[in-house]
Amino acid sequence: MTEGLDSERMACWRAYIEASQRFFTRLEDDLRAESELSLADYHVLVLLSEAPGQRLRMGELAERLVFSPSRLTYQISAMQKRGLVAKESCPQDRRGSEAVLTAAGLLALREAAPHHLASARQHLMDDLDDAEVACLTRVFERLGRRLRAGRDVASTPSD
Amino acid sequence: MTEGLDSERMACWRAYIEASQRFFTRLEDDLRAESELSLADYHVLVLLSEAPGQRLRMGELAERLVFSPSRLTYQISAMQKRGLVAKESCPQDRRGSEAVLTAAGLLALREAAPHHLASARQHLMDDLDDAEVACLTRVFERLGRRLRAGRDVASTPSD
DNA sequence: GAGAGTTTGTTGAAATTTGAAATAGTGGTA
DNA sequence: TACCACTATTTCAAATTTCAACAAACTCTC
Repeated sequence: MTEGLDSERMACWRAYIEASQRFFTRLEDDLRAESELSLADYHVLVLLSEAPGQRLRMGELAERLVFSPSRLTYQISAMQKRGLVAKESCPQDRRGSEAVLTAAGLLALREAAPHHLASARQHLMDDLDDAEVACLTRVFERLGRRLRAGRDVASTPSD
Repeated sequence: MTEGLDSERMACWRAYIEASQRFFTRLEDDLRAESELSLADYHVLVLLSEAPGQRLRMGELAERLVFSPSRLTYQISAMQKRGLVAKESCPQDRRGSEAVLTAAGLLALREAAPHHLASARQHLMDDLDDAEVACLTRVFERLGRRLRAGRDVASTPSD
């Protein structure tokens, strides 16, 4: 049952949705202005740079980026054309392939990162006090955990 | 100069980005499963339903949705084909046109809203305690204000 | 009231994203 | 081995989004 949200939660909800929308748009614009990378490119590079061997299976990468498989195929092949990543087929499982960070990709990431982080700080992070940081971390880690887990928890007839 | 973020803020930042990405994807999937609407359709309907005369200028609507003008043109013409909105040219300013909510659009919104809000509650809002609601509201209203204002505040050579 | 410069919104081509099928490989099981 | 049911990824067409012109209408100045 449970109609809508109470008015405080409704205001919260709307502020979150709208500001986040604006924020992601702004981050993308800032990043493109300072580098040749889109936000998607950047995220791919970050994930690869942190992965062991600087490589990740396509499926794993798609899952972490919250990309559909076909979107990732396209994304990676575009980055491959620009020399930012390479693609190798996986020896253990020959169905699979992995994206591998190239030297040029790592360089591009290193050049873009300071600008991107500055943008993150300027618009949001520098304004947060410690309590707010703690609160956001708690809320969004909980949300992320829940969503990663509940692959299909849409129709839980739990009452 | 100010290098990256301190490690707590970095964790916060990543949790926010990733969880929000997952969350918006999930909201979209949920909404599509329960209705014939995309999240974009839904937001258009909400904004129109709250506007005086249930109508808005294209530019105003695009600004609030954080859509590019051409994206909105496409979006509205698609909704128009489905009968959810109508388009009229603006009498005061004949360059302009306004999107108007139709009866069918209002009905679609009323049918979809409970499902959508339930989804918002289930994944996020019901988990928040009052302090968290207050914190998120404060943070995201501040962020939204700042971004709405700073149309161009990218290159402030403020040091 | 003509022209210069703006603002509004649309268009068309190119780029990206989705979603359904196709492809290829794995792991049992018989 | 041959078969079957999965799984991982790609491919292809259709839908969507961007980007760079464009047209139309407004504003201001003279």
